[in-house]
Parts: sequence; structure tokens; C-alpha cells
Amino acid sequence: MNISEPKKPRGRPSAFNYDEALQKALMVFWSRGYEGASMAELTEAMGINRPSIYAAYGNKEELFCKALEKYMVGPTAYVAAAMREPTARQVVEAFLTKSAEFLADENTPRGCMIAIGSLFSGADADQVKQALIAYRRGYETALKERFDLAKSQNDLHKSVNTADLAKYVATVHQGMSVQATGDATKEELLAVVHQALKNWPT
Amino acid sequence: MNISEPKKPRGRPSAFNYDEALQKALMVFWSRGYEGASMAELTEAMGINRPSIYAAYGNKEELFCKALEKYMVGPTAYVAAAMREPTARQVVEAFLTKSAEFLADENTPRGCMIAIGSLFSGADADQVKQALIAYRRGYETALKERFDLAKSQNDLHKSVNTADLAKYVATVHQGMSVQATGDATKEELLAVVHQALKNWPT
DNA sequence: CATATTATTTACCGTACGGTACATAATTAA
DNA sequence: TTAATTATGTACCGTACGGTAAATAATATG
Repeated sequence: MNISEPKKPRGRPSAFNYDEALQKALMVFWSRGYEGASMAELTEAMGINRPSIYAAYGNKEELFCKALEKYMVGPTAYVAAAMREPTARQVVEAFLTKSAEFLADENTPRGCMIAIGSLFSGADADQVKQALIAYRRGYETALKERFDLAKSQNDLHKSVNTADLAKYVATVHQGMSVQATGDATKEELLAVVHQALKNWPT
Repeated sequence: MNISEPKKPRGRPSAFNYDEALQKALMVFWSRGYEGASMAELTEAMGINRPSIYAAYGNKEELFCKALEKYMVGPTAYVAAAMREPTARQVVEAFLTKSAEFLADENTPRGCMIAIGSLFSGADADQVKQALIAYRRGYETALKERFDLAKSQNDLHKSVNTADLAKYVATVHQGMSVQATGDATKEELLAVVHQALKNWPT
């Protein structure tokens, strides 16, 4: 009786793969935003009928949040990688440079789902908006804490306000996201990054 | 027979003031975005019935565009004023500082309608999205031309890429708009501006 | 086999959406 | 007063929305 042996489920087996379908939903939310993505679009992209979605993922808000988690550990994994660069300057350079490439990548929807996925709240979708605000604050805090570490290593000067610096970097990233939904090219975004990195505090 | 004498209209007079009602519509679009603002909300805020809106302003897209024009000459007049500052550095400082105050102003909706009014397009609203992209490019171009002028006056060094610099400033502004829809305070936005101005080219 | 369990399918729910037809009210011109 | 003109109010259009009830199909267990 192996404890790691997966019990066979009793009823009719699922005809779709949970993660694959969620990945499809992610792409829809990413390209259309929360409000802009309709259940009709989602069902078609996911290739399963509506009641199956509700049974497997819950309602639209929960589906969005589950897709968001997939987004965090997948497409935006480069952010965590950037944090591990040896110096604060290199962290930011990696973060923003990779962001420029990511946001304007032609193989994925333009812009960052977390930055601009739902800026307004239609009273109902307030939970989604608040979740996104929390995520944004999350990686801003991660930047700040990385800068605090840099300060303790004399990598950043003691006079630097790490919270302000983190908010600045996050703001540039969010602005780049807006630019990416327009017609900004990767090269233009990289030029913005170059400008933002001039005179980095030491 | 004075030519400037306004002819009295023939039929039943309007029961509402065109500009006042449009101003109300503007506030709704500003706070909810294009997609998020429903005709029901608009009619209630404007205080007139739906057929009167369609008769006076056209459909929802046209109403949005008319409200946008009002936004341009009203709330965002500070942008044009900033352009008239004597030096490029002062132009940007005025633009971003005033933006920080504007975006987080508690008496108006948070964020900039042009920057984030409609980032996604639900196929139908593509015209609105494209209009906003054009407006964004408009003030980015205005910045670039102001920087070109500064270059010709030896206010900015010849080596400066004015297009890149303008895009950088626009990006910071758009990022601040996203921040403002979250919980960023005026003071935090001003700290971002301070950070963004540190690396100003000379 | 029968039974319990789970997933899928179809068809539908109530509501809100943007937009409009139509009758009526208010005004000017004749 | 009558006709022409314009705006208003009511009531409605078709459609799309997010979400679900209920019947059916597919599997495991006994």
C-alpha cells in the first residue's frame, strides 16, 4: 500500500488537462484584461464547456486568480532571477532589460498582466483589482528588500531611500507596460531602460 | 441684422446644458475607463435620458471622444503650461511634479484618462484605444519637440536623443498613472519624480 | 450485473449591455 | 390657430454577459 500511489478517481475522468486549459485561459486574460475577457472567449480558448470550467476552477474571478498564479511562476520568472544578480544596479538592469524584451515579445500578449490587467474596478471585479494591487506591491517590496540587502553590503549608499527607489523602478516598469500596449518596440523600451539607468545611485 | 446674433432655434429647447452634461460624462469615463463606464451610469450622471445623449453627442464612442477633448483643454492644461518653462529640465520637472499632484488629487478620479483610459480593446472599442494611443504619442511628440528646441538653444547637449528622452518622460508619467490607480499617495509619486529627475542629462 | 460517483453536454436563467422607435411636449414661424 | 420643428420620456429591441439546472455519459467499486 504505497502512500505515494495516486488513488484512481471514482467517477468519469476529465477530458481536459487542468494546467493546459488554465494556460489557455491565462493567454486570454493576458491579452484582453480581466473585464475584456469573456467567458465565451475563455471556453473557446480552453476547449471545454462552461460548466466544466466552473466545476474545475470556480467562477471567473477565481479562474483569473489561478491564471495569475501560473503567470507568476511562468512568464514572470525572470523577475525572481533578476533579484539574484550580485549588485543592486545589476538587479535593476536585469529586471528592466528583461522586462523590455518580455513586454514587447511578439510571441506573447503585449504588456504585463499584473501591471495593467485591471486598473478600473466595476464594483464586482474589485477583488481582482485589489489582488493585482497586492501583487504589484509585492514585487515592489521585493525590490526594496533587495535594495536593503545591497545597503547592508555597502553596495548602495546609506543615504539611499530604498522604498522610493523601488517605487521608481516599479513605476518605470508599469509605464513600459502601458507603452507596450501601444506601438512601442523592444528597441524603444530598451532606450527607456537605458535612460532610467543613467546616474544610478552608488 | 447683426450677423453675430444667434438665431433662435425652431423646435423645443434643450432642457440641459451641453457642456455641463459632457463634463459629467467626462468624470464617469475618467473614473471608470471607457469599457467600464456604462450608458446607465452615464445617463444618471449626466441627468438626461438616453435618446437625448445619442441625439446630442452620437454613440458611446463619440461621447467618449468629445469628453476626451474636454479633458485635453481642461484638466490637462497644466501640460501645455509646463512646456513653456524656460529650460528642458524645468519643463520636465514642472510636467512630472504637476502630474504627481494631478494624478493623486483627491478631488478628481485617480490616474490619467489618456494614459490608462482603455489599454485593451474589445474589438469594438478599437477606435477608442487607437485614439488614446494617438493622444499619448501626441504629448510625447510635444516633449520631443520641446527638447529639440532646447538643443538648438544649447540647453540640452547635442548628443542627447530627444525622442528617447521624451519617451522616457512619457513612460514615467504613464507608470505614475498606474501607481495612482492603486494606493500611491501624492508624496510617493513626488518621490518617484525626484528619483526620475536625478539622472537628467546636461 | 447494479450502484455510486464524477464529468460532460445541452439548454437555459436573469440581468445588463448599447442602441432605438415612437408617441408626446414645447417651442417658432406663418 | 395651425403647421413645422426639435427635444423629451417611455418603453422596448436584439445581443451578450456571467452563471447554473438537469439530463446524460463514463468510470470505479461491490
